[in-house]
Amino acid sequence: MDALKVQTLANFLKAIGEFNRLSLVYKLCQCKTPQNVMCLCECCDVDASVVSRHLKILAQEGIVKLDKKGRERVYVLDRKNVATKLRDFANLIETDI
Amino acid sequence: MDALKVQTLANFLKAIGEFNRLSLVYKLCQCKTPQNVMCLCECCDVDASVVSRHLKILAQEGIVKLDKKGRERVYVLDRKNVATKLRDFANLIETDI
DNA sequence: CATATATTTGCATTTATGTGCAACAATGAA
DNA sequence: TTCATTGTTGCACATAAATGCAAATATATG
Repeated sequence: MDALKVQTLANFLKAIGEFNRLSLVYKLCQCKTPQNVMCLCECCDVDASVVSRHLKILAQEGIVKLDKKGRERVYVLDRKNVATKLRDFANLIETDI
Repeated sequence: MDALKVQTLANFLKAIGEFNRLSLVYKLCQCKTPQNVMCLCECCDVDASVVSRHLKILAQEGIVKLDKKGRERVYVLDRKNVATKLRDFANLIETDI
């Protein structure tokens, strides 16, 4: 396993492994429609600018996807991508020897 | 999802989501026998004391298990636990709505 | 007991990260 | 155009985390 792949996976896990970002993920997990930042602010007791930054990190790691919608930006959880990455890693953990 | 569970999962993911710790996990993943700290040092370009601390964090999160063996401490990856936690989270991500 | 080996802990330092506030940018509505 | 709404960015700050080195602990061996 080369260093770049390790770093890439570490970045992905680190992105979800923070309290407020994981709270955002859980929040989005319960939404069937895209949510804007204002709405997502409800699940974190921090400034809107902080939520904005957390969402940016989640987007960079492919955990959420965003769409422009007027003056809003709406976010959805990229369920497939997240679940796949987690399962691939789980499989590696159990099969590699 | 209550805050304690979110924090607990975040701690778990954060523990694996660091480059050197993930390197240790990969290293242990390729080992069929328990490994001591000296051996595990080979995969990280850091001081042995740093590896020791990383292993402590991994142990606290149930990612590795350790056994005393003379003056050594030998570590094994808790494959089942790690894989299960990752899969449970993956399932939640895809099913929750 | 004295010495060597394996590992952890204390301390100091650096680096990374999360945070709030204010200012800015972008878009929609009056 | 003017104002309101939504979201991001710059800056400063506080806290957390990673790191190396030296000292301490524990255990084995001569």
